[in-house]
Amino acid sequence: MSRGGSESVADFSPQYDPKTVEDRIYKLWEEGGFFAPEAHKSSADNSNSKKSFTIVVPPPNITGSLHMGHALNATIQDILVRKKRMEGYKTLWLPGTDHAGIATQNVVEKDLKKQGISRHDLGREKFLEKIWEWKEKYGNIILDQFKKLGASMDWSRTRFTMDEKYQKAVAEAFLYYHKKGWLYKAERVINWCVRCQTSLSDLELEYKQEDGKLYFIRYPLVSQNNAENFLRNSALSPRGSALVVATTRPETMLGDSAVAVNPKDERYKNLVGKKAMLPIQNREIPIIADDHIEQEFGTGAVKVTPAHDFADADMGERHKLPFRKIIDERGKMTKEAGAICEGLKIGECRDRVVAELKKEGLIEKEEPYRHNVAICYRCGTVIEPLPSMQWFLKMQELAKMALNAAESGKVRFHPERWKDVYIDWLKNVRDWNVSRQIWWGHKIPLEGETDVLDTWFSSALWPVATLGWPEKTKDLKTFYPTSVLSTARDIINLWVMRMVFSGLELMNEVPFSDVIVHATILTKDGKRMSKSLGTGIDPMTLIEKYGADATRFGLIWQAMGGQDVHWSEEHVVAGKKFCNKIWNAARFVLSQLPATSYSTGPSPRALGQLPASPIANTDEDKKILERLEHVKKEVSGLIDTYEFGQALHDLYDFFWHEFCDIYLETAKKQLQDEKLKENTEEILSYVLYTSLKLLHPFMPFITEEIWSKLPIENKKHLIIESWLGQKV
RNA sequence: GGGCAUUUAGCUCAGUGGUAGAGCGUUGCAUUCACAUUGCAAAGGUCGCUGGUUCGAUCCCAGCAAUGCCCACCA
Repeated sequence: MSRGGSESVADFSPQYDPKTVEDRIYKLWEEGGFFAPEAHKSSADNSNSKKSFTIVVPPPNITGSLHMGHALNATIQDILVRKKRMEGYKTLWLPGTDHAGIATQNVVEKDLKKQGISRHDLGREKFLEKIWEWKEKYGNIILDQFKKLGASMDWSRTRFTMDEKYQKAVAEAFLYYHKKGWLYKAERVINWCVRCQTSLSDLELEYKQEDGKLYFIRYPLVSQNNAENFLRNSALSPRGSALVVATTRPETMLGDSAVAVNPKDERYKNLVGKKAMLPIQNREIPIIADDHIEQEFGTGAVKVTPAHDFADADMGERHKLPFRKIIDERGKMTKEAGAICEGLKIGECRDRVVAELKKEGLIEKEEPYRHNVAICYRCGTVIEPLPSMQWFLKMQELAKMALNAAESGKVRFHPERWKDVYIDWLKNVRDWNVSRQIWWGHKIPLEGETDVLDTWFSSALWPVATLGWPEKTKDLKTFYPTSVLSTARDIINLWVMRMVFSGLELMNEVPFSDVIVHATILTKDGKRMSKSLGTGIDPMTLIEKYGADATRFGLIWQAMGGQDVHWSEEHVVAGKKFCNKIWNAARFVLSQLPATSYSTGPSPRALGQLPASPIANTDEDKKILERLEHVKKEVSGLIDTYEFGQALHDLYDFFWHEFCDIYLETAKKQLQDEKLKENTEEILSYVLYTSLKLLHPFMPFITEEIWSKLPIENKKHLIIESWLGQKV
């Protein structure tokens, strides 16, 4: 492994070119087996060798390709993993992908649609075959992109949430909960996507603002006596004996079971217990009192449609009202909606109902009204609440466990404020609807059940299942619980919380102790990056243009303290320049070292080993060595507390300004002085070598490449070098 | 309706109870000397607003404003 200094320098062109380096270096790491936890040969001197450090990557969807969030997240994890590996830990970063039920099914459906084929044309079996084909073809693109970024993942342990063993784990977990009595089947009002033809959990909804109308509808009162009484007290119904309700969805009146008012509302007090006539349907419905009703909104009287509204469903339960299902799973009106509306689509029915009511003079007024409607997080279609037979997982005990894990500090959030987001959500959680009526997913493992499970049910098992659960594997014993989970903020409850209770319930231990909630990368204007809007930036383009190290630099440089990032490419440019600076500093230092003395001779220096602490002869020597010691501690500490941006700023500042701008210039003079020459050489190499180690987790390719050129006897690759000089 | 975050140089952002910092951009000077993907130097900010605490506030406290995000069964 010995090389003459001059020979090394000859390999250096004055510009660093990532294209000639990155693929070669990555291959070198992969072939060397350094990504596996067994990277270090066991050594008695390595005090950390018995400790493990584990991260399971948040598995990207197989429909996905790398976006800026992935790139940042992967870089963060790689920094942690590389540092721990260099510290001698048994380090595992486990990669994999998620089958992403609805998302993938939709993508493949769309793909088939181009050929004019629907999934129903193919049938379930054939369609699933198509998805598997698709997965084989495109499913691992993002994993290759992780490699381009330099991610040091153990590819031998790559998992997929639908691989054979994983399917067993999911079935096992389902049966476990079922046996325990925490899984039950019930007909409930759930979120239904009429396009995807499946139920969705509350967390799978998004909201969009919609400019609609608020319709004020007159419901005639049934008893004439009461009506007269009412008329004397109310100006709300000038044209007759009627109660006026306000609604944004007039078509649902066809399924009304009651009209509700607040029990304290003086205007309606004497109507409670009486009846109103539901127009069009000509059905009598009771007038009930319920605390939930706001007196100030609309007229203070609300139509109650238990089958098609969550609040009304609750009221329906409280008051034992009938659930009349007037909208079916295809978004069409049922027979129960009545002869004039049966078979119409929801929108058509709305028009029809409004026209009918107008004809009868029952629309008091219409007001423009802006409100939020729930939409499917996968296809954007408006969600219909409707009653449906589904599987639910009881959340009471599981939520308690998950809550306790955060409150007790067994799971810590970074930044800490995300703990509140997690806790607040858990405090009023409903049972989890875990069944989905799509084809792509884990089938419910019970006789006669045809539904599949919510994709997040399997994601919830990720840390345990990837390590072997339910088998009592060596990996599970060694690497569970994992150390850190790094993720985006929008899946704290969708995913993180569910992993916590799954881990606690199935393994009796939290799945990870620390959760990093990384920055969200926005456009320069602070807008969401979106592929469909064309506002997204492709990290692969950056890597192509500036190199992986520069891209990582740009990401970490900007992502300070988990704050939102308004992305600007200049920092990637700065990263590229920094690469060149490191490259040339190394070029200079190596050119100054004697070419031959590193391969022969008796002294440690001559053997090409690093002096533990070079002697400082001058004030400049002293200063640079002191500053180096300081930066070593600083950077180590900052990585341990997940302050990667600050660590990189410190390193940048030290290397560029203190080492290159000042000390290197001083060294040029000192090298002319025979008395100082040799010692200055030692300091130059010591500071360079140590800096390369400190920089390696952030910028792994260039540092490894330079390391390969250093005139050190029997050196290891930098990826497994000792972090701060401890034996590994 | 509730909560959280942000507000500092032209832009993107750090930071500190005591004359304000980085990257990029701008201006001037310097190239046979590791790097012009460079070096040296300069210009540029009453640190969102109003009060309070303090000898002293950009930083701590209170209130306000603007922006963004999350949560919520005002139909």
